[in-house]
Amino acid sequence: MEKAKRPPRGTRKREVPLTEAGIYAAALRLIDADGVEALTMRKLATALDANPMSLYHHVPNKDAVLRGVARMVGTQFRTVTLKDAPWQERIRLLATDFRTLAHRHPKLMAYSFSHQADFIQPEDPFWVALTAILDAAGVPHSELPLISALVGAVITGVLTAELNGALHRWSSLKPPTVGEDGFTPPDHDENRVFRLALDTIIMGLESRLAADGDGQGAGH
Amino acid sequence: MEKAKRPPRGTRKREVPLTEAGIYAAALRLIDADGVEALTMRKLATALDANPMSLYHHVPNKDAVLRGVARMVGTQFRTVTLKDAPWQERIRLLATDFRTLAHRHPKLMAYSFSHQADFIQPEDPFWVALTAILDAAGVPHSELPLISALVGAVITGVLTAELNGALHRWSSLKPPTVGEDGFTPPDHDENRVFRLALDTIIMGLESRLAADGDGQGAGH
DNA sequence: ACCTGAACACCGTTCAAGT
DNA sequence: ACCTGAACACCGTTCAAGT
Repeated sequence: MEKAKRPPRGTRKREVPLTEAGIYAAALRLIDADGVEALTMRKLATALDANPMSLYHHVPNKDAVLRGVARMVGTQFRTVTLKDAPWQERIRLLATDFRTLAHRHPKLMAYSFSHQADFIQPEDPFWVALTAILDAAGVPHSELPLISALVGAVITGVLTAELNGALHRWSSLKPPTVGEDGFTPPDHDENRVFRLALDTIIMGLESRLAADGDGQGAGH
Repeated sequence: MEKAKRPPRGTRKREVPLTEAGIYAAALRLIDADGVEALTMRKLATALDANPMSLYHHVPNKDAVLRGVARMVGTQFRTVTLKDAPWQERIRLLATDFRTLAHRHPKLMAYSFSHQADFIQPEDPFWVALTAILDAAGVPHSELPLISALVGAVITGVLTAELNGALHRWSSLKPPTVGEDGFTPPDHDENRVFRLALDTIIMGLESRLAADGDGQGAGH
């Protein structure tokens, strides 16, 4: 039987010309649908109704596509700025906004957190907001990069564990014979653990900031 | 020119017979050397001086090899148990022991943290020790899984950021014009950030435990 | 300038056949 | 029971050729 396929490229004009941004956008759609590992230069070309080799005129190779998609998403992140709210609340909002983005593109974000060390750039809204909040919280300038790195690593780390399912597996382990009517409500575990991690790191920072004025600070 | 290669399989007897454990061990060596993405069933067979297809008699497919290697390393982890030290010190020791393991097999661990949600199993020494310590610290039984998940996610998350270089990039950003003689000693950044994250999460847990006796605890 | 077909050097895995 | 060669259906990418 004849396969029903679109006419070979060239007989039908492509709606949009091939561009770098268009390639990234199409790649993101494929990644959202099927995961990073399923992305193929050939499938990507098909999705764009192009010849696989045409992509190489706009993009050097597959790795550049993945980095480009990650950069695109990392740059697009936006968060509202509550200039005069307490820093605890501002950092909570930043983290949940970032988590919302992660839930919108879970496959890409899980990949980026572990494979793209430069996924979050210093000029990105996320990083700018994070350092501004910690600065306003009273973190000494000399420790700002260190503390920002710490908070950033915790947020992306917990998100990674949530996105790949480890957080759910761990938090639902061994519901250890509670009281008498062992009724452990499922609750929305992931939400709880994320909030819990956030609250705990915030409390830790509060303790650290309360013990201020000592010479070396975070040093040891 | 003739390529100098070993005689074709069969003319020379293989030193060790092919076994599942042997396959995992060889795969780990290749991963340590060249990374997970460079591991190939064909290269693995060559390293074992076997025909590529022979592997499939001991292992169902490549994914099973990766899971097997991860399980092997996860199970082999050992830590000393300081039964009567304060929980803060015990958790610090556990984390640094785990970090040592991560440094021994960085490529595999970075991969496992993000791709193998079941890398750390409930029976694994790491998880057993972690829950035991938090239990001894006074975490209520009802919250033990949640808190353990949180601490586990933070530790693996910060390690991931360290292994892929994000931690280093972030913590060495914008050394913000300190004092007058802007002498920011390089220090060993990674060590500092890891210790800092650990200390901060510990302080957060201390705060949480100090505010005990309230009805719902972490849930709020 | 942009596109393309053919080709190269790889993959993981199936399968029928060997011992 | 264990191994193997040939083959299949893919990959990413190069390159010479087309418009």
